[in-house]
Amino acid sequence: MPIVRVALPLPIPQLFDYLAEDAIQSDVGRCVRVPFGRGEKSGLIISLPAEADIDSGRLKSVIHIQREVPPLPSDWLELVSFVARYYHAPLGEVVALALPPGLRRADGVSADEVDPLLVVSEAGVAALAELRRDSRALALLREMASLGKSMRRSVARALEPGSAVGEALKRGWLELAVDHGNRHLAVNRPALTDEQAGVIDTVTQAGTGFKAWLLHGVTGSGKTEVYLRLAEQVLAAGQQVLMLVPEIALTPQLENRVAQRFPAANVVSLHSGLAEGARSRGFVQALSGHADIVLGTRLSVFAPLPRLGIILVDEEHDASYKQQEGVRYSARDVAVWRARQRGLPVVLGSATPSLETWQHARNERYGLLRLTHRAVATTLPRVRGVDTRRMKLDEGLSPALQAAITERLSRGEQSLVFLNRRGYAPVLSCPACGWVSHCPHCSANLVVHLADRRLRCHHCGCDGPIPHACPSCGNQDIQPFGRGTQRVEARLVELFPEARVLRVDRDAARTRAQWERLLDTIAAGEADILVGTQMMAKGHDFPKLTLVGVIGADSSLHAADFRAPERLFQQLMQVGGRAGRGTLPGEVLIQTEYPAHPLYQHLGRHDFDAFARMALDDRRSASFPPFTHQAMLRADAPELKDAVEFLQHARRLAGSCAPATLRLFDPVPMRMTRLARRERAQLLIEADGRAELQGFLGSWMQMLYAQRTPRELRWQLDVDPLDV
DNA sequence: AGCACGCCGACT
DNA sequence: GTCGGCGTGCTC
Repeated sequence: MPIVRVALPLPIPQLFDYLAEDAIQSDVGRCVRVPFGRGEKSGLIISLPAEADIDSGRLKSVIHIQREVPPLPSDWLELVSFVARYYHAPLGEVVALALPPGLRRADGVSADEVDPLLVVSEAGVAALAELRRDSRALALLREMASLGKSMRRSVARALEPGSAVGEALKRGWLELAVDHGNRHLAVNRPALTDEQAGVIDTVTQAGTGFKAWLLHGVTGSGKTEVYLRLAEQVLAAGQQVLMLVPEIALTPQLENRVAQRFPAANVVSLHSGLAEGARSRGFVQALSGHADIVLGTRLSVFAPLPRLGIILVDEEHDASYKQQEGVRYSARDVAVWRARQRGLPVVLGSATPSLETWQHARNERYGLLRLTHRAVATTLPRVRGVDTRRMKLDEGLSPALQAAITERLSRGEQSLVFLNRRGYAPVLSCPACGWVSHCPHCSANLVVHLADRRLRCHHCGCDGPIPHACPSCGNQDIQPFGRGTQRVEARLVELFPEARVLRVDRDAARTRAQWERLLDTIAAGEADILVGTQMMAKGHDFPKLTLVGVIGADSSLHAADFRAPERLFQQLMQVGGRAGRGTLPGEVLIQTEYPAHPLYQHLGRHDFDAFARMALDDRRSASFPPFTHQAMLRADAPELKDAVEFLQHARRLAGSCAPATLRLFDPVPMRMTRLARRERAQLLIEADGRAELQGFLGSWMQMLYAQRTPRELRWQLDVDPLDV
């Protein structure tokens, strides 16, 4: 009787064997439902071993093998195995994270419903030529004809919402097209700049085979156009494109742009916000080869793509590529591994590359592609520091910034005040006794939200009413200290009563619909002054936005985290890039008490190279990544001492298998020690070589998994941690 | 992760 | 005399 070896979603590294009387070799990679303990579980068949690794009398039989969907191919199994190995996570957990939940359940099947390709029929052409009363259906035909006649139903529906598509089909003006290989058809392509053409040429000349590229392009230089042209070539070669983007919030815009460019291609978007069915469908379309372009957030790096031709990673420096819980993988790094595995080019694009990627480009492991000029806009914005040392600020707003806003108002342009702190004030405090609003569950302060009169913890989410008097001494005169977006917004309304002030932060854009309404309002020019957090920093074009004022940036300048300068530079470069993306010139004002700080100086000259050189020198002399490789063991428990004790124990265990060159630091409480009623500590491991680190982690994790830990204690390993 | 079995305090 | 605490061990 054949035996199947199954990866199940359990926090233990073993696989489990089952009997399956009809199992054949091609069932490897199929989802399976099995009895487990006194219940059932779903997993993935990893192999058909000749012999079970336990006494065969103890084997149970599988319940059902899902055979309606093609099995996951061997390269996909290698991919998840690599992720399990590199991040030291159980294979079953990686599988669970990589497969859409609906698919893994292996019971109900999601049909591989393809977005049908519609084409304007003879009758449709005739109808267009005739003189007849205009209708939605005719308008649709006209648009389709101008775009190249055939397109996916979903694209047509987006073009002309309502019943136009149905109507045109009913009248026979549109018909279902046989897929005739024009899926690479690209319409409405803008002319390329010389730089863009050069970059595309370089990638094309390098030919097929693995090659990692860093596309370093200043904000507004048209990186997306480069992605689209590269995608076009890959589609023309009959291959698939995988395009990763940082956040769900950005996917709709890009999705539209891609779909409009390739009306006949089957564009599938994958992200965690998708309904279960839609995610399964997209995944199966990728797997079956029906999808031409997969566009998605970090989880789409696991989309199986039999005809994959290129991987594009937009905003490669973005922290959201790193999963911050469970299996802590970096989709960007996995993408590079995958490109190597499949022998494909991978393009990592950013205006502010991560220093890890930048270092790879410098030592020529990655090819460097550069776009130094803005494609559409005039020039890069002028960046000016506003020295606030001897200046009276009005709720954080300098006279210079106020004057600049006044100027924009008089010209009918938009201004953005950037402040990376939401709420009204970061803390409520009593001047009489020194009481501060501290979160009962976290080592953080409760933030004052005046808009809905609540005190709220931004870490655990707990909230309560704002007290009228000091809870400690009864003093009536308690005050909000510091400033958040709400407070700045309120002051701007007072200072500029004639202006329309709009706050754009996570509180104002709770839902996707709210966020899109805000974007529409801004794009339509129905706001004059925007107050925003980093939500405003990401890739949106607002042609009338010509001024960006940055307040409160200095606080990140001296943060303890060694990556803080890199993040600050990236953030300021990104948000500054919002200014002057149309035809109007932009200006960035940075309020600071350290106008001479090299970070601001480099920023002022838009000189990423100089900033990176400085930051890399710092990293080198302090032996930080990318010059060393790190892993972090974290533990949390209700009591700090239990977390620390576990880490100390783990450190002692490491003594027996750690090479002498490996550096194991002392366990320390995390910067935010307490989070949601749990106390957290961490232990840093550092090595000069990746192989050395990985070798050690392998044997160490084996020992740790064998350890039985007190039930209240949780621990997890983070390979290549972002925050240390 | 579940979910069993397995030995020690407050309830009918 | 039982109900129930969570300590530890297993799941193919």
